[in-house]
Amino acid sequence: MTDPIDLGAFLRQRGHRLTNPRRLVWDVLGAARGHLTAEQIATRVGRRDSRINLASIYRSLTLFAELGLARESILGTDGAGRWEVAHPDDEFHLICGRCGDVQHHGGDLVEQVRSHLGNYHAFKAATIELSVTGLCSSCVV
Amino acid sequence: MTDPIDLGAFLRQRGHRLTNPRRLVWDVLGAARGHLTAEQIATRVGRRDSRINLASIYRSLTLFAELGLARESILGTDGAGRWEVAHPDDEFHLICGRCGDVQHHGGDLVEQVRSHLGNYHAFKAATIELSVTGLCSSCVV
DNA sequence: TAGTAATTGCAAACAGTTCGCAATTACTAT
DNA sequence: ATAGTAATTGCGAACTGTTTGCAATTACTA
Ligand SMILES: [Mn+2]
Ligand SMILES: [Mn+2]
Ligand SMILES: [Zn+2]
Ligand SMILES: [Zn+2]
Repeated sequence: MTDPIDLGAFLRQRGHRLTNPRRLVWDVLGAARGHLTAEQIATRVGRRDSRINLASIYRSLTLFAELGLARESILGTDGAGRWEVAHPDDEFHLICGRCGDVQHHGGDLVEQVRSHLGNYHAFKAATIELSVTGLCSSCVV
Repeated sequence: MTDPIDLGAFLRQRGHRLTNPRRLVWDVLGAARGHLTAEQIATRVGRRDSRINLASIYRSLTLFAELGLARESILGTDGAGRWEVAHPDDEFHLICGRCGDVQHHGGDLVEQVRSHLGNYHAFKAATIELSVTGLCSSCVV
């Protein structure tokens, strides 16, 4: 399912070190099915090594995001960031307003937006954030 | 340009009162060309009535959002909310990563997303948040 | 194995926003 | 116009999520 990336090699190649916090954060992200808040990640990491600080969780996540390994999205009504292993942004988020479920939706819609803007509006899109809130199929009446 | 809505009547009709904070926040939002943070709104409101508190700004904005009069978006890299007079969500945000400019982009793209999800994926979209970061035409090299 | 810079844990700071509560105010009904 | 009443305000303090400075620790390199 997930590409078995060698985190140590990947990090070292870019001048970073493989540390316990980083390894554990990465493991937790990989094992999670969905999106996790930093707090949730900290809890899970803490079960494996209780010494690891929340600040280090944030630092790991920030680094992973810079390296393109992880991705943060603001999904809830609270402004909290939710993290996951990176997926391309043409896979977007469907957030059910009733049950809170978040699903991914792939397809060429986002790509259409990108090329439309590029071709007709001279806007060179870097990241496209698309998230849709509504009612999922099991919550529609 | 802007519909001359009668704020007092509008509010009273829904059981709210027209107060000074609300009137001034509404004026500021209407007069602004772009998106303002609560802090920016507070500054501008404060020039007209320095007694008005930041908390009241937030309370006014929250109320306006609930009534569909105003709209909050998270546009920058900081998590700060930016406010403006409501516009339909099929007008989305183009954020230039270099100069910080935010423009609106209308069109049927968002509507396509909505009907695609509805027709083929049984997902009843309520709000669609689409924002694109990249380089605006004057910042592309 | 030792040397060195990167990284950590901790606590404190921070930004943006919300909340409790007594005082004030806008509306309603006389 | 006035008084009554509930909605709203200002104020400060609390809160949430995140970041930062710094001394102590640790991962890598040689
Ligand atoms: Mn996702
Ligand atoms: Mn806008
Ligand atoms: Zn649902
Ligand atoms: Zn620009």
